Amino acid sequence: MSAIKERRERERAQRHQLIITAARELAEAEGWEAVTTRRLAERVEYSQPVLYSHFSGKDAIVRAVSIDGFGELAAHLRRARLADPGPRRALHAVCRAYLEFATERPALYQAMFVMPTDVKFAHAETPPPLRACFDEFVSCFRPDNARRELFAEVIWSALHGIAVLSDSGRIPPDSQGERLDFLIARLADTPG
Amino acid sequence: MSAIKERRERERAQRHQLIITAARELAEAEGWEAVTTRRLAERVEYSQPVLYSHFSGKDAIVRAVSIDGFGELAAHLRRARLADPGPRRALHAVCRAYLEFATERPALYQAMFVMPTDVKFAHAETPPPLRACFDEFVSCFRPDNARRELFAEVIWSALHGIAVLSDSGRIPPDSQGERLDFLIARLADTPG
DNA sequence: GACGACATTCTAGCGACGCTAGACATCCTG
DNA sequence: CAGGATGTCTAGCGTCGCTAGAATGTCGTC
Repeated sequence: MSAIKERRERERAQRHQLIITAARELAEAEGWEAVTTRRLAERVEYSQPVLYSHFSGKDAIVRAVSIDGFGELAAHLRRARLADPGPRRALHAVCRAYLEFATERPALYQAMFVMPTDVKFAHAETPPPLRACFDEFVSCFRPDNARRELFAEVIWSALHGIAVLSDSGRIPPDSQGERLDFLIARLADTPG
Repeated sequence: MSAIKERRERERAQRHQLIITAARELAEAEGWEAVTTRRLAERVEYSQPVLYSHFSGKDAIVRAVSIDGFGELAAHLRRARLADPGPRRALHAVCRAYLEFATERPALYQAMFVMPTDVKFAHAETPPPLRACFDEFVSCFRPDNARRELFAEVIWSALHGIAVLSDSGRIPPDSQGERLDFLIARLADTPG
């Protein structure tokens, strides 16, 4: 009786995640404009209305994908930071990892940082993985740096600008390394 | 005979511009998602197919709006740069003017720098107004600075990141001034 | 095992989108 | 004034996100 319900709920949760990963794979393979509710439904082998029993609409699916992405990005940044100790080197590593993430998963990155969203950033209801991403940048600055949050915001913004302008072909994708080196050299908090 | 043709062409050019400004006004009033070919046609008081006799499609209309925008932005930046002489102050003024433009005309800014485009940036076929925008940043650095183009790219990217993240609510819109000050302090080429 | 009650899933369709074919009107030319 | 080019419009195609209501399947109770 209750075991059956449990199985049902388990299956439902699996299907929930299936939809999210299918959306993400489709987006990464053909871009978000190819992610239509029809194609997505076909891909998960259910009809369209099933999607709406899991998510309030297409936006909610994108949002779910993006939150998955925040978790992965946070882990990716953290790994980079811990692998390269020392404040200056850590910052460089984290920034490089960030751009790497953006260029290797452009569709996921778009869902997270470009597409319209109502996810709250820098707010009490901010999803923890998102906060964790930001904190990786903050942690690259000295704890006694009173403006490290501001520094992190600016660094993050600059990286985002670089990522998004090169992804849309507005700045040439080569010399990405040069741009990053210059940015770090100027923005790290350990002068010299 | 030819006078008639001239009048026709004149009227046609007027209507061409009318479409562009109508699209822009509609976008600035209600966002680009409200700019549909039907609403745009209604607004210019012609039927939909007329739009397609002027532009190859909706993308081309957005592109035309964005090119108008590049001209305005170039003039805006130039004015700021010339009003505030001295390399360091000029850079500050240009950057402030850039962010001002982005926040005051968010829809226009989106057409220029966010929406998918096939306008060539940093290329032989780059529209002159666009090149002029970029040159305003370059001109803020000393001519003997061999890497001033790189500097300009990075500064522009950083500003773009700030503009777009604050427009989409991903960083709080206040303390925009602080962020800018910090950025300039670190990225200007006259150290100290 | 048969049967209502309930939940789940699907078929079919709504209104709006970008875009276009073909009918219609209008104007210049001979 | 006729005929052809030019310009404009009506109507419609295929697709989109989304949903109402039918159909299907599953469950606890007799």
